Amino acid sequence: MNPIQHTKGLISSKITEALELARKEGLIKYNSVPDFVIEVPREKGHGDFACNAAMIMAREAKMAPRQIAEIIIKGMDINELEQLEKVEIAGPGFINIFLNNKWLHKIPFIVEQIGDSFGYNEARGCKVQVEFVSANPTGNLHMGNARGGAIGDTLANILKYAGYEVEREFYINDAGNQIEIFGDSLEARYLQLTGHDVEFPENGYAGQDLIQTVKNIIKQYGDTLCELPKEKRRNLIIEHALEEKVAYIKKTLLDFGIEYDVWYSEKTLHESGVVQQVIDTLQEKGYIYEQEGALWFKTSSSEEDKDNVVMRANGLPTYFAADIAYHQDKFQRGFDWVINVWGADHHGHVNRMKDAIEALGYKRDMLDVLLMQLVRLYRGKDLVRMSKRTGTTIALDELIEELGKDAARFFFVMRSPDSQLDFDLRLAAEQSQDNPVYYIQYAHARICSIFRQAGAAGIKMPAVSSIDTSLLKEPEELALLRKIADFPEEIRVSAQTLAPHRIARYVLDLAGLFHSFYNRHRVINVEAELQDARLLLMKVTRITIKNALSILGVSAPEYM
RNA sequence: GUCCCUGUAGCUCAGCUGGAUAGAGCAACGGACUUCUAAUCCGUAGGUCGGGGGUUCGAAUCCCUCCGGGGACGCCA
Repeated sequence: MNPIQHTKGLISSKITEALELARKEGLIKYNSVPDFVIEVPREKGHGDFACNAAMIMAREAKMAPRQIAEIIIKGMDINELEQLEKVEIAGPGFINIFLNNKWLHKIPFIVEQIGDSFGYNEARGCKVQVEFVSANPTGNLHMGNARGGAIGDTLANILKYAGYEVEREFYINDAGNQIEIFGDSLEARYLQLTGHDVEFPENGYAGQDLIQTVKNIIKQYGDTLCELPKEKRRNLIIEHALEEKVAYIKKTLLDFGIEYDVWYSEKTLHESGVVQQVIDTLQEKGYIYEQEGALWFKTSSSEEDKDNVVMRANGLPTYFAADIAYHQDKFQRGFDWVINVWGADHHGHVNRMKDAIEALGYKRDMLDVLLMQLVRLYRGKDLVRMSKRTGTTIALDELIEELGKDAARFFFVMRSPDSQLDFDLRLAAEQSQDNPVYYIQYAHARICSIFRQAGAAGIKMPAVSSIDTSLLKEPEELALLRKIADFPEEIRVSAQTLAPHRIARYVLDLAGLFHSFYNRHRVINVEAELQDARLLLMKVTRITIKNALSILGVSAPEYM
């Protein structure tokens, strides 16, 4: 149920009908009805909806826009739209449509009836996969992972509400070069901690967390691994460490409110031979050539200016090769749409990835990559380096402990993914009182309090069907209803533009409208029928705030 | 050098699939609690939308160019 889209659709079809009627009567000439827009004007004085059809058609019809608007209005079957108040021509040729409040007064009944499901759009029968975070299991989760987590999970929720069938996936990079380095680092630490004089590899992972991991291994095996053949010892340590790291990632993300449907291992792609197979497939199709001992993938995109290696001269496939196999597998699993949330530093991989899936026979727009700008971490004015090697950065689990899940998630998703996020730890900790998330949660808690007060005073909301919502006439009440009516449309647009921050903004605005209402009007102890109507208004406001917060992964407390 | 993101109020940012008089929060100033939570509300002030061209009936939004900030350009992932 999407009231705004529904109303826009009604108006749009009335205008189209009017135009076709006018052409039949010879009042206007054109080939086809253009793609006009029904939009919500910024200015209240310009009506509830406005249409630009007349201006867009002016050139083709060779008529003044206002004259065309005149014809459209005359031809509109106004009586069929019961909510219609009046239609005006304004400015350069806008058709402004004013509705009476009947449609707004229906909103509470709709919302109350569908409750937790308010916000959902019609099912689309489209399977979409969102892959996000996919952090290397060689270290702790950093702020970039955190932002990716908040954005990816929120986006997945939005898509679900927008009518898609959604799966969340984490790609575990448990193969390749970095695992070799990981192994070298672990082994060196193990030998060092068991009293051997070995050098730590120059490019190894020096993080403290790795030392802890090795200590855990020693707890289990003591120094018995020193006696084993090198290869055996290494594999055992790696296996053990990976298991621990993945468990840590899983737990931390769960604490962050994120639960995946699938954890997908890169290693299995290599072991099952799929990586080799996909290279063979591409070779058969003529996309692969050999040069200097390596196999190269021929790029078809004009935007990609050079080809990329899939098989190194040493016979090992590259990360890119595994990624091609991985994406093929995604589509073979039946996803119609695949979304990856990547850091902006990976933007150079987008086109080659699209080239690859196209070479495999899929459409390049079946893959969308949401690039998010990176997070820079500050303590006051000082930039905190985010390096896994030094291990000095703050990890996601520490952040959650410091700020709480709610504030952290809201903060990471509040801004557009396109904008770089400067995260000042000191400020975030100091400002926790002013954090917008509390403003929203406070609105929810206040509404809950109203119902507690009403309950204590023995006030009960009557059967919803007997409530007269037309008593809600105050500007603050109408503004709230209008905003609530927007919710499903806001979700639809957020999904379409992959813009999770829109929901954060939406619920912030909604909370603001509630606070304005609350300060101006009373719910309890007003005239009985108005009290009922306002109780219902409060109920649906609470439902909408709660649903929006749940999309963001933020809790809706009843007390504060 | 090529490519991506970005530049909007003192600060942090919305708005960018073109629409009418560019918004919010913070900070500043002035107000509002004997009644449902003052973690709130109301008001005032604050702008060459980085500069310059262009397309259009109409540009913060699209195109070109220049300037500033961030990032990517590996047989690393």
